[in-house]
Amino acid sequence: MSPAGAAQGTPEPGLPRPGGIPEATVARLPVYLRALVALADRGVCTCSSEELAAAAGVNSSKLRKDLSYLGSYGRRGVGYDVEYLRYQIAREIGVTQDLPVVIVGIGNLGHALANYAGFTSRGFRIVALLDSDSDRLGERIGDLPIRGLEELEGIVADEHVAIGVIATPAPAAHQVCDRLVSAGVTSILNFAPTVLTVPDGVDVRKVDLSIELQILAYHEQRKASALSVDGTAEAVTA
Amino acid sequence: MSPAGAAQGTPEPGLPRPGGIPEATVARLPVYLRALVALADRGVCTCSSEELAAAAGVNSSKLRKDLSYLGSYGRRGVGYDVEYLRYQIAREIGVTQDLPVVIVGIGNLGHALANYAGFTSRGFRIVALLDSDSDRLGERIGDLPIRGLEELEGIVADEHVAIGVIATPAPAAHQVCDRLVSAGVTSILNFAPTVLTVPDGVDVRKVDLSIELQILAYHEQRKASALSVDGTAEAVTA
DNA sequence: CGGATTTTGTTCCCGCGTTCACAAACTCCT
DNA sequence: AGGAGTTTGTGAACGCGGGAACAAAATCCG
Repeated sequence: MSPAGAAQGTPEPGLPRPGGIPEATVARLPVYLRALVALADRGVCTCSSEELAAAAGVNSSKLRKDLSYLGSYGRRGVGYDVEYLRYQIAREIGVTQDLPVVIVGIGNLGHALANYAGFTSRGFRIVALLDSDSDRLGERIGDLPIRGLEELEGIVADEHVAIGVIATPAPAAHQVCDRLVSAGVTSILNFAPTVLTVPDGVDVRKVDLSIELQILAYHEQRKASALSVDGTAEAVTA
Repeated sequence: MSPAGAAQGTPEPGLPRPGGIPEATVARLPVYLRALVALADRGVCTCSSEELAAAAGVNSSKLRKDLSYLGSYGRRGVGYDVEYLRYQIAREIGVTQDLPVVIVGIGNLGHALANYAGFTSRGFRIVALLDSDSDRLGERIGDLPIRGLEELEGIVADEHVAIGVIATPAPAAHQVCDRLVSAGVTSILNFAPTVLTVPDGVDVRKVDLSIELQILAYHEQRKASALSVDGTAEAVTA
């Protein structure tokens, strides 16, 4: 069904898209998008669900079901047009035009984020780097200067910033978060090891390096003890 | 079967620990651990599941169920002993003594990771920083020198490194991954935007900054269109 | 000492996500 | 044109995780 055209006054019960895509699927769409870009760069024009699934590291059944939430963009017996599907996914995610982003906290990590090409090349535009340390004020990273935290509200309003990245130390994180939210930011990517509480309507995603390592450590310990306690291949559910 | 105790031929479904903890629970244990450390630092000796759950950002029912997989470490009517529970979780995760870690790829991100206090203070010890760029060789970050990639195998063997962190550009990631695995590393934390294929028995966790942003972008777009199309507060499932 | 109160540990139920399996649709070859 | 071979899209079964509700245990107080 063409999303732009039909008058959506009728909430068809058969419609697979009441306006939302399952969260698990949303989390995989960017992976598919990246795989498609890689295929396109290699000059591939068409691919089957099997090929794309392999490139994305998922099984083909899941891939097809995920794509089916977007619509029917494949041709049976043929596969998917790489460029076409790439555009459709980009449109669905909403990264067809660059979204403005601010980064708060330009320590080691913030510095790395500011330089990270993946941001700018994948649908985002960093509009400001903010830090409370007045010593760093004016220092440039790429072509952006580090600006003072007091400019936060003005920048968010002027540039219509909807996404904020928090890369501050933990103690400052929640205060920064509150200011971002008050200023109008409705999506936050949090690198600080803190639980952020936000109002309804604001999305927070957390990236925590030491938590990831600890999860690995747990599995590492399991592997080690399974080996040392029992020589035989104990049934270790992968 | 279990040789100790009564000949219990029946694999009791009531037994909560056949040797494994649900993956979702494992992913939350580090969060509880951090919350407990924070409580201990504030001098709190005892806490209820409600308090700890609030500090960790989960609901108390989930917390209690998670903890029940580890054993019965609480006292009904009282709560949990902060120090005791902290130790039990740390032991379960396997971070009571420091695990050796190598970081490969000392660009902006690798640099940030090398400086990140959360690694060293939370059960890990960075034993080496590796980079293929010979220009950076010998440069020191903290008290560690950057060493050449050719030392990878030797370091992994000598230091019994089980966990590797990949912070290289995408094209180099899989090659580095293969070398780490061949050298004996069985857990990998991957920051490169690449799908890594590894043998059974090796765990990979992926942290992808642009994917996180794209997930936020999707929800951002949904919020925006929900507002512009419909002025009333449409039921947006958070 | 016994009842009221607090808080844990567990059970039950529901919904989401994954996977299998298959019909429908399309191409290609004879 | 028709049949064989591909490949998508989807319906149904299944298992896992989340949340509410409850019983068991421990403390507190009269």
